[in-house]
Amino acid sequence: MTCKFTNTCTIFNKELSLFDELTEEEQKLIEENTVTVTYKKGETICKQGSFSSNIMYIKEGLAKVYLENDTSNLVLKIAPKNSLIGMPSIYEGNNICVYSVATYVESIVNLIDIKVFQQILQTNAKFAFKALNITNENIIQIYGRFFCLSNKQLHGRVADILLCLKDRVYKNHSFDFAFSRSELAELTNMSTESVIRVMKNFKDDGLILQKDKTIEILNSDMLNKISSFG
Amino acid sequence: MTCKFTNTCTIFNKELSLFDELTEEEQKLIEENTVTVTYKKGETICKQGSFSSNIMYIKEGLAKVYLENDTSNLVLKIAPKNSLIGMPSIYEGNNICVYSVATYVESIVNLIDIKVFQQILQTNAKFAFKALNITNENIIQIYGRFFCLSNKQLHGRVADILLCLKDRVYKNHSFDFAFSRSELAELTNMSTESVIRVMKNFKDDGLILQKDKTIEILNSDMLNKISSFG
DNA sequence: GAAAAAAACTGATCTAGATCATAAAAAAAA
DNA sequence: TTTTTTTTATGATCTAGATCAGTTTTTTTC
Repeated sequence: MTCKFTNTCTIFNKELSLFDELTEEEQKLIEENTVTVTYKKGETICKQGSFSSNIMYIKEGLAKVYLENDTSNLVLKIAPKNSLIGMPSIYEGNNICVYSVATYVESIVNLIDIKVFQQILQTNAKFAFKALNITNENIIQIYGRFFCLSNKQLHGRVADILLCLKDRVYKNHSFDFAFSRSELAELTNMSTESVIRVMKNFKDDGLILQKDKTIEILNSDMLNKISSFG
Repeated sequence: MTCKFTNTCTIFNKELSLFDELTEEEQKLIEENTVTVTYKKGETICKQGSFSSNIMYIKEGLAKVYLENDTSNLVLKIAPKNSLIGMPSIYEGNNICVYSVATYVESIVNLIDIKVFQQILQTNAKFAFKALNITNENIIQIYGRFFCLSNKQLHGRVADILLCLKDRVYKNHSFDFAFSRSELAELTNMSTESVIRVMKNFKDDGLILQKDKTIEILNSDMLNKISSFG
């Protein structure tokens, strides 16, 4: 099957111009109610079900946004630097985190007080409109990921994520791979063994090259074909 | 597996108070730029990839919101009356429908000019905030559906949709069933044959009763268990 | 450095659910 | 009413991918 518009990758590379809409006063208010925290690799920034007190802005690093239950996780998206996370928690009557967020690598995160953020949303229409725009783009990305994860087969899903990392996260055909095979499995919603097998296939077919923790994408065209074929 | 907060059903029964935030003037502007259209069963209200010119409000009836490609559809949500559809198309630089919408039954739909809608979003902060709230609730519902469709097994998924129809669409333990087995299959992301088998099981086990097109839910408790067990 | 633990790998087996094929029942058309 | 088409039903087969079990390699710890 072909996924014309869609991809398991949910990263949309656009400058985050949301905060440009703020007045000087509002900007100051936000600044006064923001703290910057450095998280180590694997740390939880936000736990599903806990009180949601911040909007999170990934200044540096890489994180995953995911749903959990007793037995398994579903990664909704990976969040590279410049991502804004936590907006979906903002709706009437809600004050808890709707998902968990954890870092893949050491990350610097701005934590913005959610009350202040909400207050500005309610008074600055341009800001609220931009926020709605961002949320809408986000929803579409999730739709695409949903579609692909429920339609594509294993090889397509792994090809997808490799291209995503190359094109949108690291923006280089060779990159320092932050994911273990089991993290990759979680990300593609497949078993670790299957990830290993598919990656092995890709290596044997000369599509990728792995040296220690560095992965090089040798044949994007073929990966693209595999991704879009399913 | 248990889906504590989540469900394949994406209907959130809350009064749509979005338009209460409008000034009289704005309300008039919306009214002047709204047309009401009646769609027959199975008609397409909005086609993925076409120009998105309206926000759709389901006044009466039942519709599905779905992604399509050459081979298969993914139903994102079912939209009963009082649903507002089409917001995700609103983001910078976009003017096409991100999904398709089609009716399950004859439906009356208000088509609101998207330009006017956007214009008000950009000037009325309360309105934009409410719209963001609605979008956020919607995104969470989709997350839940995503999680459940990728985790629950067949019986759980069918139990889910039956409870959803009972509790949130028809609000009655007995209702006139608008779905064929193959529509149900599309809705639960499974094959028609599997739906038939599962429905047969439920009938044989006395959980439901089907007489012509009317379905009666006889044992909600058990269906709930099946739904949450997976 | 050696020992322990974690991650990567590989083959064998298993299974949920799709697909296929064919029949029966129901609905629509003539 | 009869014929045609659509929907429902049911058993047989097939398969993608998970699970299991074991080995090798890499990383971490001591």
